[in-house]
Amino acid sequence: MPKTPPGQTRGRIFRFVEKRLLRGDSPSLREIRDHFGFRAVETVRSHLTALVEEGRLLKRPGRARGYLLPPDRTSSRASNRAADPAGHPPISFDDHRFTPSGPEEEELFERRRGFSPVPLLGEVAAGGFEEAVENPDGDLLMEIPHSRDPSDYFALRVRGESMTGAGILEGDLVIVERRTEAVSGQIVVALVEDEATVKRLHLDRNHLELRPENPAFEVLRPPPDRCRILGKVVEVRRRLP
Amino acid sequence: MPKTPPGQTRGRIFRFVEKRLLRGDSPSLREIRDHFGFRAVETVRSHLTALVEEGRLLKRPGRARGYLLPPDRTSSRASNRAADPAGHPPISFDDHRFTPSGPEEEELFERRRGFSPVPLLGEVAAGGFEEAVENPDGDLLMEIPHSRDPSDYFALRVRGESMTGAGILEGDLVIVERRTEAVSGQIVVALVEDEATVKRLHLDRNHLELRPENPAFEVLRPPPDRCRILGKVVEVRRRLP
DNA sequence: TTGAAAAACAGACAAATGTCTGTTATCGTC
DNA sequence: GACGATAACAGACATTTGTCTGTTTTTCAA
Repeated sequence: MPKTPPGQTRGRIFRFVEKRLLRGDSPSLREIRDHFGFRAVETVRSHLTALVEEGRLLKRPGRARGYLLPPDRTSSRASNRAADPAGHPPISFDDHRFTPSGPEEEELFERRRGFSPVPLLGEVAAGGFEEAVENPDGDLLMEIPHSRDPSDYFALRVRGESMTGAGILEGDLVIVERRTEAVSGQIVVALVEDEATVKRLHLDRNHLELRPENPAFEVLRPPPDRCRILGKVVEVRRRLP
Repeated sequence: MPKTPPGQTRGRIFRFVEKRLLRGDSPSLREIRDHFGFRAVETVRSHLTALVEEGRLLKRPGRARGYLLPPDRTSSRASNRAADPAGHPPISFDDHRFTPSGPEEEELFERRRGFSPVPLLGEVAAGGFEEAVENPDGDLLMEIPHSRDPSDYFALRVRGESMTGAGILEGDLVIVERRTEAVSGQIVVALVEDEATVKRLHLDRNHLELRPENPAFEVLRPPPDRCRILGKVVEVRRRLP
């Protein structure tokens, strides 16, 4: 294997590992070695070690297939282009071997690049989905902020046309962040008389309005004790046939 | 550890493994054992083996952390609820040990539940993004059909308001399936005079129209040699602040 | 030219992880 | 109560995988 310019092979290895990690398939050193045709595992290991030092990867010590993507990638590759080690505070796990793999390590791991499954709890429809439906309709994968817990989120399928003006159509999936209160102007999921709806929240003086974004529908002004905010909509997804 | 009703522990193990796999973090047998407080690894292994036989999991033999989710879950849990083994054609890898881990196995693996990274190539804007931009703005994770290759897809950020009527707003991300031709009525990304746009395609007789979904914009009728279809829009995503 | 730095190699070794074989306990059913 | 079936346990063992130490090669700069 000829020696390549400094950093070139490392970049290729990074992209390979990144791709595999995004697929949820952490490669072993020997798999990487074989992919690139190296003859020594150590070649791979030294590159990966360097990538960890540069902050481009994280590693869980003492663990097979333990590399992972760091947080704060912000869905933007920009911070990666700056190959400046100083720009990457060395996020890394303990380098000791025999690290006690206690809750601390787990917590650090939780803060890796955060794609998490979000349960699809059904339609925005008949109430009572608060009952612990374990996982009725599968999961979506969404990138959640590192400050939040995956269980803060759930997804619903939208029924009806009341929010078409906001680009939310019948059949769309909305991902909801659980909140009991919300700010005026946000699109929220609210439980009104045991019926869940997606509307834009407006708080005027002391009473609340749930405004559809479609002139064919009417503004709801439920009495506060008949209305509960379930959360705010943070993402909309639509698959086209 | 007391004995639990038949299938109960197995279901809990499945959900735990499923959750971890969706996070891209395949658990080892001992991690599962510790999570449930078992004292024997074998307890876990027998449950996992049973889950593979039921078709609820796949396994890549001779591989650490080698369990994965089967394809054809269709984002719906329905097929899992039917705990009928007959309903699950036993999708599984070779059960022999020492299976030659050749390209065949890799291909099978590719057909697992398919979350794949999709590159975000920039805005629907100035042309020339066909130049091999390696990965300018990060990746999305999307579930792709098992019949397709991940590289068939890319994502763009939408600029402008010409498709608001179809629920595609400024700033939305569209995921595009590469196609050089498309069917009338589909929403497509087209390159017109070196400018990429999202429009609904209409094929009348022999000439094509790119119709905006907003009365404030005009229908485009580019001469065929000045217009190239880049692909069809298969998914729309919007993050709300 | 010489020396430092990085790339790549080689092989022994250690830890993590999966596999196997056999045993004990509990539940339901006849 | 005996039996079969499944859950759970126990521990030896084999494979996979990561770690280490030392060497060779190449590039680049003084």
